[in-house]
Amino acid sequence: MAGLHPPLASCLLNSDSRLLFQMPRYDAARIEPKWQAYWDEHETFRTSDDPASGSKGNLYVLDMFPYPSGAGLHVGHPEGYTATDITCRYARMRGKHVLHPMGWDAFGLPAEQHAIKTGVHPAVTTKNNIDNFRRQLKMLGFSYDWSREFSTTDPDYYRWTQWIFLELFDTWYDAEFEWTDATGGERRGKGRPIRELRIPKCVQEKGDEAVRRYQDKHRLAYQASAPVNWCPALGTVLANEEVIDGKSERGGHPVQRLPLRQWMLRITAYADRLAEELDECDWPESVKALQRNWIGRSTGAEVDFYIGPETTPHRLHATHDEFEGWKTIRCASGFPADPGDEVIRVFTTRPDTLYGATYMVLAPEHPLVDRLTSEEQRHAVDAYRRQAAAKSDLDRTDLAKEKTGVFTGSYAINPVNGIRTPVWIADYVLASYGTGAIMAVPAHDLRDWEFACTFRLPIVHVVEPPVGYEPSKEERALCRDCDGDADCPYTGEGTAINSNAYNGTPTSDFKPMITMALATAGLGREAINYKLRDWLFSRQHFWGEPFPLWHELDANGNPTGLLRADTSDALPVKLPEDFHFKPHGRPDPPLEEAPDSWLYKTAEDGTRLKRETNSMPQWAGSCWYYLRFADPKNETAFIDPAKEKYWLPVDLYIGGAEHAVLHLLYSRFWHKVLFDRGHVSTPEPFRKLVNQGMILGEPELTTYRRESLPGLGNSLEDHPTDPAGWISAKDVRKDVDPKTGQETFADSSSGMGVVAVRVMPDQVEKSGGEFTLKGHPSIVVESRATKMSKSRGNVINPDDVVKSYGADSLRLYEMFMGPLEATKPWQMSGVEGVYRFLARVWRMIADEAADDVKLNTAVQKVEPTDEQERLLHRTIKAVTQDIESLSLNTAISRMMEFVNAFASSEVRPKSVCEQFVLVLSPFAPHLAEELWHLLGREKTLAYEPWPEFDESKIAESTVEIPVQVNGKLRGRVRVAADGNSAAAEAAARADNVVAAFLEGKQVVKVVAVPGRMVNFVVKP
RNA sequence: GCCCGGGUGGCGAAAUGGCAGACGCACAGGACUUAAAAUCCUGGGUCCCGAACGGGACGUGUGGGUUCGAGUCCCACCCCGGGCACCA
Repeated sequence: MAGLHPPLASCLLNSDSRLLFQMPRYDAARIEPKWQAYWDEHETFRTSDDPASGSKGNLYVLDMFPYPSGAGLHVGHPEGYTATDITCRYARMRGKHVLHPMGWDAFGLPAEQHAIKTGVHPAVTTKNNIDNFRRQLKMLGFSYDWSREFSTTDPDYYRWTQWIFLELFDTWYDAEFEWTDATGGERRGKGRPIRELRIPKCVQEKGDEAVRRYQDKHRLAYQASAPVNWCPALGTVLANEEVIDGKSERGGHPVQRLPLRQWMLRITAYADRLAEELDECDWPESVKALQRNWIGRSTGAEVDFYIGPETTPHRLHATHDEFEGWKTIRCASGFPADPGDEVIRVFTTRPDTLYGATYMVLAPEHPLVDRLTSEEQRHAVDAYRRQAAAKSDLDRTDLAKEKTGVFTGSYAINPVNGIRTPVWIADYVLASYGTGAIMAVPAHDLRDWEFACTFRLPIVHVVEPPVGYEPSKEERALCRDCDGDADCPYTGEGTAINSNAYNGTPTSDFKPMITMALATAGLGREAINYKLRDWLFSRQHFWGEPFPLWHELDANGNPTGLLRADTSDALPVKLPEDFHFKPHGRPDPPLEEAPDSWLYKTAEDGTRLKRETNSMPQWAGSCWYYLRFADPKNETAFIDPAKEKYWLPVDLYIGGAEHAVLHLLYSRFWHKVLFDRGHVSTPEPFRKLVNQGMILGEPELTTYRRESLPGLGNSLEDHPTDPAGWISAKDVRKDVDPKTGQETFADSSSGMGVVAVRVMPDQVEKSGGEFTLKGHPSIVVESRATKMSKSRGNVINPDDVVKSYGADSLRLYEMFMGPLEATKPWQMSGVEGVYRFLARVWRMIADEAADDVKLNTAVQKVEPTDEQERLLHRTIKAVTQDIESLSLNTAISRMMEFVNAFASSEVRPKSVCEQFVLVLSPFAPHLAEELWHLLGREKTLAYEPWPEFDESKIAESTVEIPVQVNGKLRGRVRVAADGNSAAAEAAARADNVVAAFLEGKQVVKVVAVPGRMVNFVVKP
């Protein structure tokens, strides 16, 4: 961290007291608070609900709002915020009606954990953190409409979060429903009110309670038992994304998996739309790919393998007659939605390989396992299931190399050929995907192949690879020796063999043919599966939105399983006041200990009710905040429909790539439900999305030293010339200690431990593309920038940067570092560079030598020269185009070029200065306002019209173009800008050097692009 | 393993298929100064020839290709970063 910035340092250190108050210097500390106060006082950036007259359309530009952590703003935050701020300030000057709000995503675990540790209520911590974040954002001069600010923890806000939850609770997904949406599109599939759910007669007959339970099973919000990540050390339950490698993300404590009653949201009902409608979004392809990948749609077929009726005593397989009888029934009844208990239903993407199914595998948790287990196998199966249950998902995947499993002792019958197929259980089949059961085709699936080889199960090839096919790396790796021949699995498409009547059919034809045949026979049907699972929507936390739901209790005070929703006038359901929650050491929610007055009530009909005590996850509040900003104070609706129509969707949304999947997928899901229910008018919430890249810490040079050497300090200075202990970074093996999560280093040849040593730049030299230790060319030094983190001590605090250089410098530097989307390392010397640029701008217009702040005498009311005008218009053009494409780094370069050229003018026309100040203003608004004022303007420049460029003033009469001979640059000639290619060729031939290269050669061809270049193609 | 990004001076980077390295940092030299800071000016991809003016060869991770011409397009590979990872 650099200390005070040099000019300030010199002011303070200089004994000349006059300099302490030297106003004329570029003094960010004086200018910035002044203009921030001005904008606040005049509400300069307040967005009215109605556009000003003459408005050129509206623009909604949104930052991903922050979680106000106790650590305050990170330099990563202002990166995206500056980019959006520049966009907004520019748009306002172009006459747009701009919505640019900010708020706080303030529910969440840290404040709760802080409360457990210190006893300070999360609401207090949250308020303090928000105050600090707001102070820091205002300090950076962002043009937010602060009148729209809110926090997800405000009851006025979460009232509507609860309201939207009740909409989800009140909605079921009708996949067949055909309708015309608000945009006029024809659609199939819609989220509909639960009262429109058709109740089957058999349910209706069982009475009111049965109907309610039937409805509950179909809602988008439903209850299920799901394993939670219980962390005893934190005394809390964690979300999946808060668990990394089986440990808590915060603190690294071990996590256990326990089943608990949970709220789920049926996001899978929208999986197809979430995947398909990405096409409409102007988003980075990488983010779309990430989401599609996450949704993981695969098409295939569900197929039933017959196991026969349950019998006592247990039989190992059904008889042939039973199988034939079952087929006859199925032929008549068709394929049932519910498989029943006479079949194992499997999902496969390769129904064409049915003839190659040599065994089946059930997930250990599959409900049919018990029934299919024979007496002889009972012991082994039970042991395996116990073992599998104890393993976390991670342990399961960790053991990927070794396939494990147990035979149940029973067989199922393959519907296409009537062959008895052994049924195994194995943990490589997941209960939560597909039907939790597979048909194994070892010849054409690598996992099945490995399993079959391990347990010596038969392998039947049913797909012939195309002629000349070479097995892939993985396929080759699994090859086995088969009577002297190599036998490999094959996972690609080809031609059917060993498949009865289908022999010779290409895979791509086979799949639909057999799917159709199975469907006709009632034995299978086309099916689609997703990797995406339903969204676990409850948390066992205090600091989150309460659910607006009640559980009915029976006479003994036990829940009956029936629910009642709060009515919307009962919202918000606030957290209990004066409740000092403490961890009670159980995985169930802290609100279980809330006062009875909060927890219980009696309904008008006399039913005892108990509140739902789970709370919503942090995602809930961030799922719809972009809607509320358009109408933040509305007390009768979450948003006014007219305002929704006017502002939505968000035109530009900028935030970190860490939200590429979850936040963006969850908000799209909610938006689509609201769309189906008629509350919003577009199917997608965010039109254009940009991810700002991560800002890394300053690059560090590292070398390695044997740790066993005694007496050496951890610094190169201690033994700068001692070659004995140094290890080239190339010879160092890095591992992560599984217990501590710490990185460990070892000499890869000896295996001995080594330690990392920080090296200074002057101790390093470059040789052959690598950094090496000075004087030890064999010792390679690593240079890398790493993520900023407290533990590395390389975190840059925006407060410090602003104190030393000012907000305008911080803003400018963050934009100047490189492309917005790129990951890039912080370098404090770069801040210094942009600071110097701003100081040059100041001196270009202000008089530094004077005693008071006044205009530089070079700034005069005169007409600009042609050259000055060309410079100005070129700059306006470049900056304008760069802002529109968010190439903010090059926009700044262009302004630097302008200043480098213009500041050397003895006379600087005032009009040019004014235009330049306006161009600079979105980037460095404080300095620009100050100079604008100095140039004699009274009001803010925030709504001054953006300078227009005039193409005719940019054009030059002559241009210099390169001349090549055989593609190699041999000279440059100056030609008329509008000249033709013949003139360019003639000028090129006249050049001495070029002529020398053409001398005695035969010119085969001349390529002349007017105004660009000339190339002579010659032969000797 | 699969899916995305990305490899250009000492560093951050720039370049609609047409002068590689704009702009900035760091560095070196100079001016100003009693001195320093600040500021201003100058220089620079590498190697070679040359006292100098100047000129040549090579140069955007590696190897091929397309093209009059490739950092940019195509093929193969290597390395770095991110995401997913037994999803049938």
